[in-house]
Amino acid sequence: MTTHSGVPEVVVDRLPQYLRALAQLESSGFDVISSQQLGELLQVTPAQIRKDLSYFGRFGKQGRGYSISHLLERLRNILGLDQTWNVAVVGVGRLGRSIISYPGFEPEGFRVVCAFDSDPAVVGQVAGGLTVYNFADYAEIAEREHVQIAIVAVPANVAQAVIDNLVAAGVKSILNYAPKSALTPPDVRIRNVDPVVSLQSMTYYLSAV
Amino acid sequence: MTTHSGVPEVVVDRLPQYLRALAQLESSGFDVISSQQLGELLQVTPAQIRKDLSYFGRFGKQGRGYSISHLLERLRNILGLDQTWNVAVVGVGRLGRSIISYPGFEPEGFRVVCAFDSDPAVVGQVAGGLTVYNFADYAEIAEREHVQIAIVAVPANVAQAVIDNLVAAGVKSILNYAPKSALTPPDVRIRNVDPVVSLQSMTYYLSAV
DNA sequence: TAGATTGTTAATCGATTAACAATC
DNA sequence: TAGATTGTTAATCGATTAACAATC
Repeated sequence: MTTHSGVPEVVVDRLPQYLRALAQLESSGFDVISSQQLGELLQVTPAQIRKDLSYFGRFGKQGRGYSISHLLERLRNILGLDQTWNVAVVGVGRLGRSIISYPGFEPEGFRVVCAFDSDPAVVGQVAGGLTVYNFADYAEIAEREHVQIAIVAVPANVAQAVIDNLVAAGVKSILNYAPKSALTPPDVRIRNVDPVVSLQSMTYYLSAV
Repeated sequence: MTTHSGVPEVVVDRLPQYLRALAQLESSGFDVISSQQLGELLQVTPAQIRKDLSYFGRFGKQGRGYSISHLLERLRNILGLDQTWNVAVVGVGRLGRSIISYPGFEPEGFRVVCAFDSDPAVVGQVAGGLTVYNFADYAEIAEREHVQIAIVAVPANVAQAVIDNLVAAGVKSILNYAPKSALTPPDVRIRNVDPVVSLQSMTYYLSAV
């Protein structure tokens, strides 16, 4: 599948891997890296790295390789990671609370700014420093808080309904922790985080031996 | 990439999606489904579903479709999900504790049977009903407890070392929550669960508009 | 300059889809 | 039987890789 801008989705999905490896190399004190070396580190072919990067520009120098700091800056810019993104968490049960308190988002520029639930017993509570709002008020509050991304952490049986409401409220990016693949219109991007599904395909290889 | 048995990995990875949709259909009272109908539900082509299933056998009836309960049983068998899998959690920090207490594993046949940490202050504690063992004793205890899958929830800077130790201990399937893509030998299967990486590619589409 | 490595084109590879004979 | 849908082959599509001229 190809995006509006002609870059295959599979290429965009690899950029964060490059970013992470480069960030680690930079913090280890390296200045320059070749596609050959980066490929060894990430277990991909050097040709793939050069081809992927070529969709976005020419970032290297022949005979030398890529300046790590320069490439990092360009990749962050391409991915839109040179800004902060405001995130809403929908569903403040056990999982939702873990997500709100997860310390890995903030350093990468993702700030959880509000939380929602539909349970009257939960609405109004404080979780991870955030007051829980009524999901019925999502559209209004999300606009006020400049929310750009929604994280869904509700039970499977209500996931599709919640996601339909988010779509109706204009959300374009959803990270879905509910164990359910939900349908969305083509202009809404949804990614599923589901450890059980990951385990369920690994067992194939454990069994088949 | 193709597995030992000639089934493309991408096909195996889709089976859990079929499984989940079929389980939901069954619990809604449906008996039979065609590849056309299942394709609409999952947003994939009917041809892909029929092709995928044909790697493993002939499960349908012409003119009629697939018996949901029969196909469910066969898919569970193919994926090795007609048995219970014992899981060890390595790293009992905030994230590790959430994983140990996550209620979504047990109903799907994944049982967390032991937990490990390297911090002397944590070893010996009880987390989610499990006593935390010293990671130095992993090989011995994992064998005793018949562990087949390891879940890694340690900080990024020690992830590779921990995974190297797991590989040395004979682990063949790893679910990695550490924000780090680790290298493993070809016979060791590793899946990464990383919400930040998922967010980092979605922002590309949010920015590019 | 000589050596190294990029960026890009063309070749290869593999996955997806269309089509249809087989058959329930 | 007529209609529907599978299982499978062949065609298409797209992604990966190899190769190499350009050039730092």
